[in-house]
Amino acid sequence: MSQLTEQPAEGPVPTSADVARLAGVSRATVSYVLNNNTAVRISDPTRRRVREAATELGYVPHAAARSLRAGHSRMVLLPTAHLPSTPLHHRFLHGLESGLRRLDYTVVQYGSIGLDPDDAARAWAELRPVAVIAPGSVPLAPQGIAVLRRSGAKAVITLGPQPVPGAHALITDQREVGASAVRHLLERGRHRIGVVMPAEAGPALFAGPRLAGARRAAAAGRARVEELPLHYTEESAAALAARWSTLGLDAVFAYDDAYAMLLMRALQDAGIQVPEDTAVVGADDSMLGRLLRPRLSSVRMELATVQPLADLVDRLVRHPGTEPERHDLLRARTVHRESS
Amino acid sequence: MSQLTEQPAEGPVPTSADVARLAGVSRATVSYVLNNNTAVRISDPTRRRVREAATELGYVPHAAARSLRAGHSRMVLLPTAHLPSTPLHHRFLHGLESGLRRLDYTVVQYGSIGLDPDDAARAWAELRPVAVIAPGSVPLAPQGIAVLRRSGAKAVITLGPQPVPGAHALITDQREVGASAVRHLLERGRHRIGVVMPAEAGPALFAGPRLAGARRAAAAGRARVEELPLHYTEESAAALAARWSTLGLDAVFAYDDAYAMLLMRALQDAGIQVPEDTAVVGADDSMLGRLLRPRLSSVRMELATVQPLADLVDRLVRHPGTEPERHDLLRARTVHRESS
DNA sequence: TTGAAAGCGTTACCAA
DNA sequence: TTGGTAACGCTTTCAA
Repeated sequence: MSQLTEQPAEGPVPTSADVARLAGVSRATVSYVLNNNTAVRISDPTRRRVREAATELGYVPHAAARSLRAGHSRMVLLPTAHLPSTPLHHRFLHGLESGLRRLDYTVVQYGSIGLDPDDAARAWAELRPVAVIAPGSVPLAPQGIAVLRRSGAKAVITLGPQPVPGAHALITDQREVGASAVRHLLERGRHRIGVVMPAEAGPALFAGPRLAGARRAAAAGRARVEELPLHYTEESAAALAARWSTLGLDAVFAYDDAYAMLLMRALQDAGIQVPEDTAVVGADDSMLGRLLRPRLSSVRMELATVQPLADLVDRLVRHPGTEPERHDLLRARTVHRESS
Repeated sequence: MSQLTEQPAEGPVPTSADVARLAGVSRATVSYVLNNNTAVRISDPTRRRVREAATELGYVPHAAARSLRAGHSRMVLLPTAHLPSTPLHHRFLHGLESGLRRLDYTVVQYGSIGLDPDDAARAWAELRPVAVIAPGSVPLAPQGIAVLRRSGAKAVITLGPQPVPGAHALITDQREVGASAVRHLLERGRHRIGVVMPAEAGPALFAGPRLAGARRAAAAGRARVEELPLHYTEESAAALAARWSTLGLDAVFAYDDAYAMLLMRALQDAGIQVPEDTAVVGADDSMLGRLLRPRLSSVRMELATVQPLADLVDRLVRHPGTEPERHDLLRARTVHRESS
């Protein structure tokens, strides 16, 4: 048929038994050598023979067999929801991942969008991860946590604005973002503050807490806060801008820089002066904001450094059964530019 | 110590033997029932007893044991480089993933940034994936392909602008992006065309091919193309804008919308009129471009629909040893707005 | 210093 | 219709 011969022959996958045969030793010896087992002394010539045999055959150990025998894996599972995310988020994930790799964990992302929460937890559990770090964008109920723990996960950790009962929590408290923006606006003398609420599903997760933080800061400063639902479309922005004067607002916190740009453009097109008539504050402190005119004031966020976090995960894995811990990751401060 | 008792007891993980014991049947029967094995008839009462026992124990099958026994897994490994990517890219990945899930594959992403190419391939091979789909941002050499094939991967597929010898290739031919932009500019009567070359490592992968496509289209239209290295900073953009008049260009293709915005802003700040003095074209057709003034002309890209792609992967897995195939995924056309 | 053998959780073959 | 058993690849204990 289409069984054309290729360079890497369609042969059977080499096992440690093949290596042993070629090196003229037992499988045990192969295991000792390749795992640098110090508890047992192997002669240097033997070591060399084993190594050479392994290389010659292109032997790669079988992770499944290994963890089956060991009774546990070193896989850390990171369910993902594939939301386009910010550079900050990317740096964080990458840092966490390489931190864990340094501790000899295998980090694996498992796309879980559109799965029923229970199915998802079961699917993760089948892989018998030693730890699961679930972002808030992925549904994880106490039910799912129980399944994971029963299947041997030593640590179940959530990552997001909300903790989940029974799991450890790395908290990115988005309320601080909204609060920082509103405090900034209060300092600039604004008291009637709109807060853009993205209608899209992805941002919705963060939008609620940001609004709550904005409300809290506003209450402390005798300011008024008004929710402003907005789709990420020009039409929606234009519609909002058209009724802007009826809202009686002198400032707006626009969820993030992208929504801020969308709204600011619509406001300007509708003849509303920024910042004179209305101050605008975004969030993410992206390059985008610096390129707008007026330059966009924006909430800058910083996440905790990651090596300590990887160490934390490691500690939780080694001491399962500790009370759920909470760790606050997010710091926010507003960078003042021209739009406010 | 810190061994506080928790709700999900620290007990042993339930196995199919436990389910069998509780249901009063053999392990084989459990396997038949839970896998809906049709080759074997099991009485309904037995089925029910087994199912109930499994639920009661919270039994989840052990994927490693299963694939060890089966001699193969259904894992598709997707090495990732964690570049912040476009919504288009996200939609594509998510679609491919759910398409493969529908075909009963387990899709897993493996962050591989900063790994030596050979180490990376070995690490992937340890998981014994049935297929590997490696984006161009992840280094994969013929050496690595051989390791993967030897370890049982039925299909090794690259995804990006360049094919790799020995692997199947899903090609996103970025040359077409540059060519489309330049053809558009030629139609608008421009003949001295700058092409922005991002100095950052991430975009560099796409920048070369886009430039090559631009050159090809320019040659066909007797136009001149000039490379313009640019860092993604305001300073770099300002520096480029400052020497703009000495370049004698009447148009620029700016790699993507973000770089286009950066450059367009710098040009405007330097008093250069867009599009009168210089036409600007971006790429990605993002919301960003529609919000700029003048509105940004941009190359819109479309990727092939994904279910056929998932089917393709499935076919390659079922017919290993077929000649490396190439499939072209990318379509590009330029959307004309005000900046050109 | 090395080897033989058991066992991890599954599934598939063959008997009963 | 159901059960016993062997085997997948690996590590580790015990014996030589």
